[in-house]
Amino acid sequence: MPSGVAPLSRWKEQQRKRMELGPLSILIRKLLSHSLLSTSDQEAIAALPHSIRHMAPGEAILREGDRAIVCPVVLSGFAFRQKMASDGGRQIVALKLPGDALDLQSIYLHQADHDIRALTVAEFALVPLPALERLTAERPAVARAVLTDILIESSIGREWLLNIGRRNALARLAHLLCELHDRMNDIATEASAHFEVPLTQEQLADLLGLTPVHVNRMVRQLEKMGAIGRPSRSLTILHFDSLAKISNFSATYLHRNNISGV
Amino acid sequence: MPSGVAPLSRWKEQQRKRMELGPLSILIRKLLSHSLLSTSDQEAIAALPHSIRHMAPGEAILREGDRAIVCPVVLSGFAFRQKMASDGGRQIVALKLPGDALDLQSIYLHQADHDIRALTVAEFALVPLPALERLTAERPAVARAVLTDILIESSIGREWLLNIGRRNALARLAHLLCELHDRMNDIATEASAHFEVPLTQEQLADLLGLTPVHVNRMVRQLEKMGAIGRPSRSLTILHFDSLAKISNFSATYLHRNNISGV
DNA sequence: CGTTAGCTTGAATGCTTTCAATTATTGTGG
DNA sequence: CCACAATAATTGAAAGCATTCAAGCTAACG
Repeated sequence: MPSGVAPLSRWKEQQRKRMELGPLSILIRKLLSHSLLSTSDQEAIAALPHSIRHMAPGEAILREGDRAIVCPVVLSGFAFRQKMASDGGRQIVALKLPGDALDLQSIYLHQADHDIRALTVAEFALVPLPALERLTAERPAVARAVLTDILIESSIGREWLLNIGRRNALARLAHLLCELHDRMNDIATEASAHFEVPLTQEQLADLLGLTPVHVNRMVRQLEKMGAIGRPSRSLTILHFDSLAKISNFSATYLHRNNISGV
Repeated sequence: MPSGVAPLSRWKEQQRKRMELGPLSILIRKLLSHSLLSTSDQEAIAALPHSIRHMAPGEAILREGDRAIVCPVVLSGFAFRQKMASDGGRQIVALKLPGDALDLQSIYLHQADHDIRALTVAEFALVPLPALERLTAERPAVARAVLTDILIESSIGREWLLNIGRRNALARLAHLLCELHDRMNDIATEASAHFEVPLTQEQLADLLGLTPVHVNRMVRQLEKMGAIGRPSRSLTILHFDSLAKISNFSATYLHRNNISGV
């Protein structure tokens, strides 16, 4: 597995820019990972009005049935979308990492069909939707980048359908960890040999369509194989290749490096 | 269950318009079900250049890895998106009915991450992507309608994740049939007491993350309960309410009548 | 230092799959 | 128009993966 981490010099450069551009720089960075944006476009995004909000694990930023008036952008921590079954069963239908925008769905759809919640302690930038609408209306490249982002989330959703529908529990878990590895790698601010996954086994279960008990057994199994480590209560990805082999992981659905062919 | 079918007079009016506007009128009708479009916008859509293509069941209109140069619109018959697991297992990740556009993903993502195929004998209008891009660039309302369409497909995908991840086989099947009932109802050209579902049990299995054998057992069960009928080899939805009760179906995720609040 | 949330484990149950074989329907060619 | 081939549906029995239930354990937090 290639590390994909930028050389130190490039990283310093990025850091400098991030400082200049403020909190939303992380969103810009994410958009740049799959779309082209001029300096002026980037500055316009950075200049979007926004407020900062801190949230505790499990806290809802948007509830099913609500109509959003802001677009939340994850600055730090993880967030997720969830849907509830009538019997109380929960399904997590998307996972959002720092830099991810929780889309502008609400501009177009009047009722949220799911909850959005903080997974860990998390920090969000809340961008008023009208400001975002104006920006995308004025700047086609930004509109394109945002749409690309939405389409990539859809693509990930399709892969999750395949994962839950067709893979057994061990491969399912391994596949999710591979995806997280790559997505965390993309936003890592420093080179790191392995990544910590801040999900409880119950959350993993709700994500994978399994029970916590069975997730535990699969986690143990991956641990025995040396693919993952478990410092205290946490879970770290140690050996991507093993996980990729178990789940036949292929990252094409993440559409990274989408820029090349524009 | 409300029939949702338009009164005859309104239907005749629609028929007339459809005649005037040509093959793409069905797409316009679909977009109008969730978005507002001026007469001029509608005419512009109808005037999109396109060619007609007929396809046999199972035939691919786009393959994983391909880059599309046209946006296919379903005119008649059903189509679907599928992904393959490495072990040969297939997962159908979306179902497309007449009037559905198979999105403009390819404008923004360079590589298709899944196959698009005809489910039944089907007819497509192929709209060149550049023409579509031009239209959405010039007409914000059209762009909005198309984006809304994409977001609704995403919403359906999330519901499918919940369906496959958290419901048992019987509820899963019942839920799918409810969704199909509503979606077919929306595009029905004439009032009809029940709808025919043109899916084989194998296709249902690939859709629901089950095996054909088990789908058969669930189908049998729904039949015994009187919820569905099976004229010859086909499957018809007889009693929506039973199916809705079994699966606790709620149609909000389909975002019909989205217009009201724009 | 106790409380609590999260993790772990075993045993029994059960839903779904797998395997294997048969029947029904559709379509095709003679 | 009938026979045959091919596709789809059906059924039973056995096996297996995952769930459920129940209890005990461990790390983190106040």
